Order: sequence, then C-alpha cells, then structure tokens
Amino acid sequence: MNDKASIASLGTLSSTSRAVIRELLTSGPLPRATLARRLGLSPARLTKVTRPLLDSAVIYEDATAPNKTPGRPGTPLAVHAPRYAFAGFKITGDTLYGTRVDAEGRVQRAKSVSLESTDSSHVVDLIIDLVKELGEEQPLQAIGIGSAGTMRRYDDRVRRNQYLGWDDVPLAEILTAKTGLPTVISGDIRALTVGVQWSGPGQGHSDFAVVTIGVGIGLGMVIDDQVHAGTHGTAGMIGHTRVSEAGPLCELGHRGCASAYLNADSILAAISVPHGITDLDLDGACRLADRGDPVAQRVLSDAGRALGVLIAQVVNVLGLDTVILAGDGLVILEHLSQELNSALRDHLDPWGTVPHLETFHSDFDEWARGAAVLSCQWLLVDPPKLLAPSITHQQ
Amino acid sequence: MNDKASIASLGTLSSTSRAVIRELLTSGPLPRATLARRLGLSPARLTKVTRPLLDSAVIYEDATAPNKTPGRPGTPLAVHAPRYAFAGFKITGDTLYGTRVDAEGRVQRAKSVSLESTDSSHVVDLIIDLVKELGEEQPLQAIGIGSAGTMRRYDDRVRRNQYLGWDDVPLAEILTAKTGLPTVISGDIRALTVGVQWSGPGQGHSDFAVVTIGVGIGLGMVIDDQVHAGTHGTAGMIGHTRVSEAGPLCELGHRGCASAYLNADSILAAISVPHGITDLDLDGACRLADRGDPVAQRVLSDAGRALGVLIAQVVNVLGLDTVILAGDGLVILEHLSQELNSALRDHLDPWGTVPHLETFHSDFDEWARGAAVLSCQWLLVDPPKLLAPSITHQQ
DNA sequence: CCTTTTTATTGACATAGGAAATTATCTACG
DNA sequence: CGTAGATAATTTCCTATGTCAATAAAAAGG
Repeated sequence: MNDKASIASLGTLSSTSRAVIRELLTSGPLPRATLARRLGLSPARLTKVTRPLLDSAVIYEDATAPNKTPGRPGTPLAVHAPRYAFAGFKITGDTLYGTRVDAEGRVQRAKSVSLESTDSSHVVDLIIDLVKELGEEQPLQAIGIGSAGTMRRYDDRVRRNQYLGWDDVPLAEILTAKTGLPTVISGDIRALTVGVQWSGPGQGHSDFAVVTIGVGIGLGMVIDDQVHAGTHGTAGMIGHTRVSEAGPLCELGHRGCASAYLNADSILAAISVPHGITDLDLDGACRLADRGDPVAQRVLSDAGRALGVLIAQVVNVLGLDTVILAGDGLVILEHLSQELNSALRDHLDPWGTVPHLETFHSDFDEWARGAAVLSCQWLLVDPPKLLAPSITHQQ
Repeated sequence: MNDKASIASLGTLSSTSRAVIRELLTSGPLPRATLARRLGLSPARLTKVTRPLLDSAVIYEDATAPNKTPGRPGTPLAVHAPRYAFAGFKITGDTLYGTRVDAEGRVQRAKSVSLESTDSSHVVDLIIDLVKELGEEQPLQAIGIGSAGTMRRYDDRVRRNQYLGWDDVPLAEILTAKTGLPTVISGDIRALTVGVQWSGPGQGHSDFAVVTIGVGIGLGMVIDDQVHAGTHGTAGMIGHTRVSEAGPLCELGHRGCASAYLNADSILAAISVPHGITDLDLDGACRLADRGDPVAQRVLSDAGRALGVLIAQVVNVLGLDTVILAGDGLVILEHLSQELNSALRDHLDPWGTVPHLETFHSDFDEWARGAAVLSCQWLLVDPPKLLAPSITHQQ
C-alpha cells in the first residue's frame, strides 16, 4: 500500500522492534520462529512486529538456507546492516582515531589525525571535521566516543581523563548541538568491550571479561549481557593490583604491582636498563628472549605470572568462563603463556572453573570501532528521546 | 461490587503489579505520583494498577504524612507485609536453620534442628517438618533455601555442596511436590546478600558487595540491583586468593592465601599452637590480643591485612562504593580495623574511590532469613509459572 | 474566596500481545 | 507419486496494558 519511507533512526523504533534488531545483529540471521522463542514472544506478535520492519526495509528475508529437519523451513530475517552507519572515535593523549562502521560493526572507513593540543575545543573541532568526512557518503545514525576516564556505560561527558587533562567535559551535548547526531561517551575499555561483545570474540557469551595490556592494563566486563562500569565508572581498575610484595616499582611507587610487571614501559625499562640499551620495543624484547637473553626471558616470564594472577583474581570474583586478551601489548603473549597458565591455575579457586582464554589481536582502530558499535548498541538498548516513533503497527 | 477474595500468591500478579510491590517493599511507603515516576508509568496507569491491589488488600493507603510542600499531598501506599509469609532455610554441614518472615523481611519465627546425617532424604524430611510447623499459623507463599555450593541466582537444585556431599540434588522439585509450595535454591552467601539488599544495610544501593568471614570467606555481590552468581554459580570464590607469597598454609596447601589468614580455624590454630593451648575461640583470641599477647596481636593484624587486600581487589574490579562486612567471624573486626584500612588504602587503585565499609552483625538465622527474602524476591521478580493470573483490571 | 500547585481519577482511545485456527512448505516414507 | 507428519508463518479475534486530556481533589498562601 502506502510505501513508507525508510526509517530515519533506529532509535525511534519501538522497544520490541529494537529487541528484534539487536537479536539479529548479535546472533546473525534467524527465522521468525526462533526469534519469537528467544525473545519470549508469540509467533503472531513476531509476524506483526517484523512486517513494518520489512516494509520499510530495515530488515529483509534472507535466502532460505538448506534444511534437513522435517517441517516447513523458516525464512531467516536479517538486518540491512550497510544501510545504517555509525561513527566511532577513540581519543588518546596524542591522536584521534575515527571510523565509520555499519550496524554489524564492519569498518567502512577509518582515519586518524594527530592532536596538536589536548585543548577540548581543538579536539571537538577535529571530531566535527571527521564526522563530516565520515558522513559524506552516507548519513550517520549516531556518534560514539571512547577515551580514558571514569565514564559510565552510556555517559554524556568525559570525566577525569588523565591523559587529556579533561574533567567533566560535556562532549555529547556539544557534539549533538554541532552535528545534530545523538552522541554517547564511554570509557575506552568499555567501548572496546562492546565491540568484542557484539561483533568480536565475545559474541554469544553473556558473561566475559576483556583484559588489555599495552601502555596500561585495562579490564572490561560483560555481566548478564551488560557492560559493567561501576557506580562511578571506576570498575575494572586493576592496573595497580599488588601481585607480589617484592618486585619492581610502578610509576606510582607501588612495589610489585601489576603495572610494574606488565606495562609496556615497565617491561622495556626492565630489559634495557641492565643491558644499557635504548630504543627497545616489545618486538625487540621478544626477539631478545627468543635468542636466549636471560634478562628478557625473566622479565617476560614475570609479566606472564602477573597477568595470570590478575586474570585469576578477576575470574574468582566474577565466576567467568571466558576471558579475552587484547591490547597492543599482546605481541609478548606467546612468550609468557607458560607462566601465565601456571600462575592462573595456581591462583584460581579450586571450586571455580578454568576460564577459556582467547586472544584478540587489535590495533587502535579497533578501539574506535568499539566506540561506533557502542553507539549502535546505545540506540538499540537505551535510545535518547529525540523523535516521535517512525512506524506504527496496524492490525 | 464483587468483593474479590484476597490474593493467593504474589507470584500470580501481573509484572507491573509486582514491580509496584517490589518498589514499595524496598523503598517503603510511597504516594502514587512518586511510584509512577520511579517505575516510568503514567499516573493514570498507576491508579488503575493499584486499585485491584487495594481492593484485594494486598496494599493499603497509609496515614497521610504531614506535608510542607504546596499542592495536594499524596497518600502513601504500603504493602500489607504481614499478610504474606515466606519460609527460609540455611543448611550447614550439621544444622538446619529455618525462619518464617513477612514480605518486609521481618522474622516472625525461627527454629533450628541438628542434622543426624547429611543424607538428602533425611534433610528433606526435616525441611518438610519445619515447613509444616512454620506454616501452621499462616499459609506460606514460597520456600527459599540457602546452602554452600555453586547454585545460580534462582536455582532449582543443590550443586556441588562440599559439606553435605551433595551434587545435583533437585531439591526444589522434591519440596514443591511434597509441600505444594514454589521453592527456590541459592548459594547461602547469595541468600544472605539478598537479605542485605532488600531489608538490610544494602537497601537503597544498586551496587554493593557483602564479604563474610567465619568458617570460610564469602563474597556476594549486587550489580545493577541484581545479585550476580556467575555463569556456573562460581562467582565470589575469593577464599583462596593469594594475599602474600610467604605466610601460613591453608587446608589446600596454598601458602599465604586468604583463608590461611582469615578462616576462624586458621586464626585459632595460629594462636593456640605457639601457646600450646586448646579450646580457644575467637572471643578468647580477642581477649588475648587485648591483654597484649603478641602472637594474638600479630595473627589478628595479619588477618586485617588479608581482609583489606581482599576488599581492595573486589572494589578495584567492580568499582563499588559500599562493602558490607558480615559473618560470625566479625567479632574480631575491631581488632583488625587499623590494618584492614591501611591495607585497603594501599591496594586500592588511585583512580578508584575508597568504599564505605559497613558492618552487619548477624547470626545463622540471618542466613535463613536471607533465603526467605530470596524466595520473596524470586516471586516478585521471576515468578514460576504455576497459576492463572488472580486479578484482572477493568477499565 | 481565589489562585497556584501537586495528586489522583476518569473515560476515550491506541498499542502490544496472546490463543487458536488456518495456510504454507518442507521431509520421510510407503 | 502421494500422503502423513512436522514445523513455520499468518490471520482473526480477543484481552491486557498503556497514554492522553480533561477533571476533580486537597493542600498553601495570599
């Protein structure tokens, strides 16, 4: 009949429609019957909910997959993911990484620019330029930003960012005013975790943790399908957990804390100082260890032990069976897996279960991608009140 | 008109009605307007939802509280809590503790019996007898059971209980068959945590942890208003967290683990062995420390340090601002608060916030009370499908 | 007494959802 | 090849849940 225009924003759909899309995005194409069972709806309702989504080309009927069970085969529904684009940014102390992804989290474009200053108005200008550039070919649904700090899961401002020197910058309001796009802010590790959850190795897991190593140590966690940030956004601060009473000092003067063993700078200093060398990087450290250098070997095995202890503690508290390792420091992982595993087993509670460890090799763009996926999740889970519902059901 | 009979089971109410009752039970009497705002409903809906609840005397209109703001004062609604009774049990290795509580978690009766054997059929018989006795004066809404083990939040069976030697006992099914009452099983620490959450010091907090010391170390956590149990019910297993690389051995042969410092038996052995005494209890240990006994003082301060490290780790992972200390080992707390606080501050992440520590003095009945509150929460949050809805709305 | 302010109720109406019957489309099997 | 059995999807009809706008109610302060 009346050919409705396509849906402007996924955030204006009804909660049931959004639940359908969420399920399709996180689980892949599914027939109506399966969807109905998963969402606890009747088949009748599902037909009624999906019809307007089909009419407006938010979703489509997938080619019928071959079927070996008796009975009429279901026609899988799938989201027209490429029709919906999201912009995601990661702000580090010196660089702004930006990506455009589709609803399934596939990166369509990526671009990074150096920060000339950490002044918030400068960074805002850079973000706006990048938003315009990324949105040239296709309108954007939302903007997601990840940076260090103590933001809540879906926050509207940057809180306590030590690298940028920002405290309480209402970035979402500013960007929404200047771009007209709904914007959400989150801690970078939380954004990465959402990327892992919806379109990474966390898919299909209701509970897991992401542990990142690199400049610092990060912990993101998904509990009951939700990213957990803590009351004040301070969850996952495990970088200064004491691993040993002896051991090296971290930059805060803690002896034997995790960052003193695991931060890239700590590892490099621990190797290069005794050897009197400079210009070492993690790859170089690994090569040294491969060649039998005792200092490098010891430093890396100590790092492995520290990581094992950390993971064990997280698993003991949360009772997880999946932990995903990520971060740019991951190159050292194969040199420390032995110590890691033995420390993990040694510190796990005997009544707990040994978690499945997965590695997720990722660069900085992956953090920006996570922020984009975060904005998509935000629209589909907890959309801001902006516009009137775009489609209604008729019986 | 037709004077409907009073509601048989709270579990048969609609989800909105249950949300209203939940809010009233956890926040106390509230006027309709406030209730509507908190639950995200329109005032009109609230009037319509609460009318049948008033008609059937599930709730009542409280005496109007004095009011100083302009405008018509609201009439607070309150739950007829004493009309609804729940039975809660805690099963230890040698005793069964039973309580009957009302919907607000107030204990109406309590009784405990010793187990003659840990045989499940024997324990089942004891529970059934106690259920009958507790339900004499008033019909029971549900049964809640707490025991050690790796049960999920609202489970139907006892899994891996080391003290009873049970593994996979379908206790809920058995008890429902024999008593006709909906039954829910949970880990004892989780049951205690629910008691703390709904009618204890956790009221009003969306996120907090309960740490218990006594025979063992327990950790219960509430995240986003929900008790967290982990995928396999193994969350909160922090008893064997390594606190130090030196230190005493625990019963599993871990050197310097938390139980080696904090379990009642460990503390008592550490003091009585050097002194060559027997028959020491925790009160005695405290008296020794008060009198200046260096062994007792050292053992207790070590315990305080261990507890501080444990709490810091939990807070670092979860980002909590409230931690509640409980358990029968709490008597030693004032002797170790100094070491506890310094270890806590020393091990907390500098970007985290120092949590508010509260103590909750409780006996074993409190654990049974928690199980009863758990069954109430279960009915109101996630009721089993048993009966047809008992009241309907008419426009 | 009247205005302001907030709470509570009412009735008209829209939407979300389910149950049961019906139709559609596949496999298995004689 | 045709039919029985199984499962998927739709249709029809009904109910439950919710909003909106208008109105009444109950206080405080002139």
